[in-house]
Amino acid sequence: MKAKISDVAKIAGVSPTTVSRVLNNRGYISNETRENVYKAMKEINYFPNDIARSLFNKRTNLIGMIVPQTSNPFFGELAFHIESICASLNYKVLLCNSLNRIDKEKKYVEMLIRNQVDGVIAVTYNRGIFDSESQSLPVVAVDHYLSKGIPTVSSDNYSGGEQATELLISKDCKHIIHINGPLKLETPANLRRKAYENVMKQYGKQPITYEISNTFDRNIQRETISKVFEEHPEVDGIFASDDLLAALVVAEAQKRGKSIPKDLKIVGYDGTEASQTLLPGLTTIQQPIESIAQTAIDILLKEIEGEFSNVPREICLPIKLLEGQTT
Amino acid sequence: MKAKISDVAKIAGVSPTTVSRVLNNRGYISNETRENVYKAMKEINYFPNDIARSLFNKRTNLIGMIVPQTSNPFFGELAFHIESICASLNYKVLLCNSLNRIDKEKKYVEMLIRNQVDGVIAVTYNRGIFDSESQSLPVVAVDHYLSKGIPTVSSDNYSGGEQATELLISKDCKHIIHINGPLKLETPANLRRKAYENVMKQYGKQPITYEISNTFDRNIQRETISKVFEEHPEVDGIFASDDLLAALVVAEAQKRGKSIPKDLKIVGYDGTEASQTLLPGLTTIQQPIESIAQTAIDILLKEIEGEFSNVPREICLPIKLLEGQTT
DNA sequence: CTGAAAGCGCTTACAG
DNA sequence: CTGAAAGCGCTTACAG
Repeated sequence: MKAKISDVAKIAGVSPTTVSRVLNNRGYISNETRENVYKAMKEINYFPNDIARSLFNKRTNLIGMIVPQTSNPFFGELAFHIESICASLNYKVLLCNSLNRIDKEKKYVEMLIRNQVDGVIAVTYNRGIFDSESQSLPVVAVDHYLSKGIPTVSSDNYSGGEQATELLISKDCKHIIHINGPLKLETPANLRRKAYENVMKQYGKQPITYEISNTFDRNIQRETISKVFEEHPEVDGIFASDDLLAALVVAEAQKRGKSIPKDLKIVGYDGTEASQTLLPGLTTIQQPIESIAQTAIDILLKEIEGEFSNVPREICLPIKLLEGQTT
Repeated sequence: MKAKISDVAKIAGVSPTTVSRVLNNRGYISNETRENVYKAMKEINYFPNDIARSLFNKRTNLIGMIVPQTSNPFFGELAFHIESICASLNYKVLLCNSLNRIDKEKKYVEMLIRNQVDGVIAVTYNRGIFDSESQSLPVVAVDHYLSKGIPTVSSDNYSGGEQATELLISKDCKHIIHINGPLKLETPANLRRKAYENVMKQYGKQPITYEISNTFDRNIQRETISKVFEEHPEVDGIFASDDLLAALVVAEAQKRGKSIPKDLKIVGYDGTEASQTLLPGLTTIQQPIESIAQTAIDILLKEIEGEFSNVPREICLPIKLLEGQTT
């Protein structure tokens, strides 16, 4: 039913080989033949079967993209840029929403391997999802260090943490608290925390970090934030490790009758389009999401082309402080 | 280098046929053989090549998903649900960000056809991107009517528009203006507008709709909103056709010293997780995004299974008014 | 219960 | 400049 190369060949009065050569612009072909073939393809609405091509070429031009969830504006924006850039380079993207769950991630990796993806871009905390069976699979980690063999692209989280904390200090906050996600590993969010703690110490202040174990349950996040205010009524500055968290802090502060920025100053992290549109007043550290996407793809393509030696192990892109009305 | 079925066969001391049968649980196989085969697969880390399988089966378990852009929280959330549900049903999702551009959409459709996707879920205004060559391709449209042959899933945009407008009227707004995206076609956003206009007339009021031609350029949107205030200083109620637009209205109103909700009441549309977190005070019409995703997939799978007759042509899911502090 | 053969739609040496 | 043959990794009748 679907037209195939042999159908085209029959109509054009040539062999499948010739049709294939026209398709791939390979070898010498008389103009007449070429035109006949094109005409035949038009006539029966022929489109090459990329599955069959991939099987032969051992190249799918498919990239797997593992993110926690695209409904989070940061990942949604990252996914948008990654896919757009890939499309412009003739790569296709298989989307995988892992919710940061290691079981899902492992299944996704296996799925991607079975589908012969040329490479994977992964945003995950979890180590060990790329192991023995995926040794030869080109991988780039975004925002998280995974293992020695896997290049990492992230923004300058340490500097971001520094700038956020220093801003609060320069605005005369006396009691600055940091709220962060799960702090298990040497993730970038952890660098933000380290920077916060170092700067605080540098200024002779006691760092206080609250950890939110579950990134996906808003209620748990709200409870933790509420606890911050209960346990530290003196708090007058909060550095939240992402904008959504910062928004929850804003909401809780308002509920408690705190005036922002007078009583409480808040700095977020990420600076996505969505958060800058929906909460434009938020002071935040903006990540260069498009550059992260571009860089991750550049590196992945190098890996795919086998240029291991030229692949940098770690790339750190500059962030930008966006001052709004919450500081 | 990658293990293939014949490698497994050699190690297990059986034929490729037998390995395939073990893999697919097809036909009778002695337990001993089965275990030998499994052992061999483990030993050389064998994973079936789904590309080769697809070629034979003429079934890829691939779904194409065309959305304007996942950085927009509505589409990011929709993409998340669609992909998650697909994954649970053993379908994979090729992500396509079209920016609503018909040229990109046509290219994506061709790409999806070449990649032999089993079906497509599309969110697009543009008619005619599925034409002759894609006749037999199962498609579901989300949020936009595309053509007679293509089932459409959307939420009850008319009711949403009604409820939004009626709320503003019930809160005593005298001069209610509607701001909408491009109004070219019978898109759902257009139903929101129609509902607004009908309700206004019903109450003996003059409907005024501003159209924003470009959905992606925040500055154009800001300019239009600014014009609304310039041209209608009396405005005391605004129904914006999505939450991001509503957020821009909030910002502009604040800039102009209008107090919300006292001087101006605002209702948005979508009610995504992101907008409800970042701008929790916004009154909005919430779309049942997960149900939309689930329903679209249900219908698509029916189409794929060839159950054309059982496929409803149009499904309309209930929306929900979320009252916040902007009304 | 198991295997040899043919074929899914394509491409690339090889030969002419 | 063009075609017949073999093969990418798999699966399924068919035969035993």
